[in-house]
Amino acid sequence: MIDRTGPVAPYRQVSNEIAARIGAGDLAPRQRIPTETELCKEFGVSRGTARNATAALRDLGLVVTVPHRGTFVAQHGEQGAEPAD
Amino acid sequence: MIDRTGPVAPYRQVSNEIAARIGAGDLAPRQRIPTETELCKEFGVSRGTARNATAALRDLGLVVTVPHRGTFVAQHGEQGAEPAD
DNA sequence: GTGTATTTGTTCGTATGTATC
DNA sequence: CGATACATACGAACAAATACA
Repeated sequence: MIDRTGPVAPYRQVSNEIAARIGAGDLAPRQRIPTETELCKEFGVSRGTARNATAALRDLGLVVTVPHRGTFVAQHGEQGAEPAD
Repeated sequence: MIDRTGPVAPYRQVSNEIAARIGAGDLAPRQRIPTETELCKEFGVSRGTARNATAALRDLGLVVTVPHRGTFVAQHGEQGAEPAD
């Protein structure tokens, strides 16, 4: 869960957590990160907040979102790459 | 963009601009006006301000908002009308 | 080809906290 | 204090593309 008493916005806490997993190799390149709905359940946030979190990761170039497929860990700073399969 | 130095509130500037487009026929009856998000981008305002602007247009009877569909130019002073399609 | 489930995209409704004038 | 603005958040509904049986 997230901390709603601190100064860090919920969507930031979610994106930070996912970024940490990527950094730790818990989520490998080309691997799909949790779906928006899964993030909702896992962190107890709304879908809008989950979307904000993935958008933040996208801004960082850490992930690439493929419409109707999912959001995947970028490989070495790839923004417009192809998860291909 | 809008003028933040003058006496006219930003939401008023936005609603005035949209009203002008309607008056000029740039936005025709039954046509959808820019979404709240689009107004945010176009005028550089927050969504709350965009909402205030569309609410002002609604008060004037110039537009009709359909939940989850959009906000449409009213036909000849219709407030509770149906964009139908 | 059809139907269903999954997943992201989009849009409006609403509320809260903070800041400015 | 009130009006306005902004960022963030939650909720709800529908659209569209994809995947699979």
